[in-house]
Amino acid sequence: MEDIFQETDLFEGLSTDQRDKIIKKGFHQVLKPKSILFQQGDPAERFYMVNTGRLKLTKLNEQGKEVIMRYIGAGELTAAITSLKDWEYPLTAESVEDTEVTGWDKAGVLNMIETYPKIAINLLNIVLTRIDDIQHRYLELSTERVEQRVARTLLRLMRSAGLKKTEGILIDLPLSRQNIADFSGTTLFTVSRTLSAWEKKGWIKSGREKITITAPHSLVLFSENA
Amino acid sequence: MEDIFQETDLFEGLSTDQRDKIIKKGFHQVLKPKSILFQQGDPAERFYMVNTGRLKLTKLNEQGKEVIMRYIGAGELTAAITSLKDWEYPLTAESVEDTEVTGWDKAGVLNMIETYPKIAINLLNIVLTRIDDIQHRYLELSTERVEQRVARTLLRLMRSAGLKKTEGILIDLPLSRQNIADFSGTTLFTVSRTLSAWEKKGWIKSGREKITITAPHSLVLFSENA
DNA sequence: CGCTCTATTGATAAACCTCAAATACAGTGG
DNA sequence: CCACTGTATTTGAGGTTTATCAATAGAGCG
Repeated sequence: MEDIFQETDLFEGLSTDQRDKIIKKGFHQVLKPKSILFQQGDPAERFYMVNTGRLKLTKLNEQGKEVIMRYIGAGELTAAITSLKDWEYPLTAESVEDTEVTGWDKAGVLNMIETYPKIAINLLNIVLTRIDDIQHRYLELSTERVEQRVARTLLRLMRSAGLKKTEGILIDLPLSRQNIADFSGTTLFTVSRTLSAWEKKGWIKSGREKITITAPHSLVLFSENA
Repeated sequence: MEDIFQETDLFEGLSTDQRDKIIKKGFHQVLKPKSILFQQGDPAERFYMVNTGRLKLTKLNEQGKEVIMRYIGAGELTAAITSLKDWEYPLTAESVEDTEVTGWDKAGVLNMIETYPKIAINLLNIVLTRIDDIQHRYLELSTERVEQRVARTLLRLMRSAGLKKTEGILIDLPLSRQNIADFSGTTLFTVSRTLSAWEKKGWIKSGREKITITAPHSLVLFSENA
């Protein structure tokens, strides 16, 4: 798999040694698939970085309806600044596969920043990227039709978890119709119908919790113009 | 008007003197109503703080459909960290009334942070509050019905721009049905119908570009339970 | 092989948008 | 002060999109 980071690495500008030193100080944790790392509403004690595997970040509303805010993989952070304030986690983090994370508490972050000020800048960059992303998605949710949003969701997942295969690009995580719906702001039925249509067109191939994008370009065109 | 800030003040923890000194170094600008301060896509040279008046922050999609991301008033910031990177403004800022702003460029911010490190922390807090807010709204947009979202929009505006009057709380900015629609992710027609219904129930009183909330409690109940 | 979870598909209904037409309102210039 | 003009708003009719519900089929696992 290629090393594509959509955002600044937390350790950008630091040497491998410095990086290793910081990681050694962190709190390491291994998660089986479908384990909860932390839950929306819990006091935010630590922030985490994913080493391997993948986390699903979700938010629940009062009626218990779930929305997927994002999936994060190797090198990406969650709850980065929430843990700096004495706040509650604004969302729930759950592993979707075998996952290893490193966590630091408030003192750890402050220490880290003090020793390597560049980290504060990197943090700001990461946060800015997040705001940009969520604002973009807000705009899409507000102005675009369901099928278009589903297309964008698949493309996002492809970029962050895509694995090149002979038939196309496999989205390398267990992904149900319900997951796609929660990520796109629709229902699993609509997603199912949409994917069936795309499969007939030859744009994708799909199985149980598995999707391969066979015609990315068509999907991109559709997501932008339809 | 009361001094209600939903977010940390940029100058929290600083003395009035220090605050004044920083403000004096800024770039001051006076805007007539409906002036553009900066436009989505322009290179982000400065970030701004509102002194008096109010800015509308909007984002356009490729098809030219507009979404209102937020209104900001006295003490609030926009483009805070975008200007730190050499990026483009991700949205457009337009005054909705006579407005005075102070701006600082990248060098100004860095200088500010160096002299008063507390400002970096305040910045992080502000950014965090923003992320929280936009994620909340994303959840709402994704899971709630139009009328509920309109109710939430009115309540948000009430909290940030409410002015106590004898009949109720006036939202103190020129606010068309279209504006409310752009803020709630719907159309002006649906907003109009909704407001008419609420006016019949006695929850609000409305005129041309003007809305007074006469029964805030009912609206809150509705926004949470319906 | 049977159990459970996921996915498909169809029928129906609800929510909401689009478009058209009429009306109300605020300012402007005579 | 009044008519005029340009917006803003209201309301109705009709259509589209999408959700909901129900029933069935398929996949994986012990």
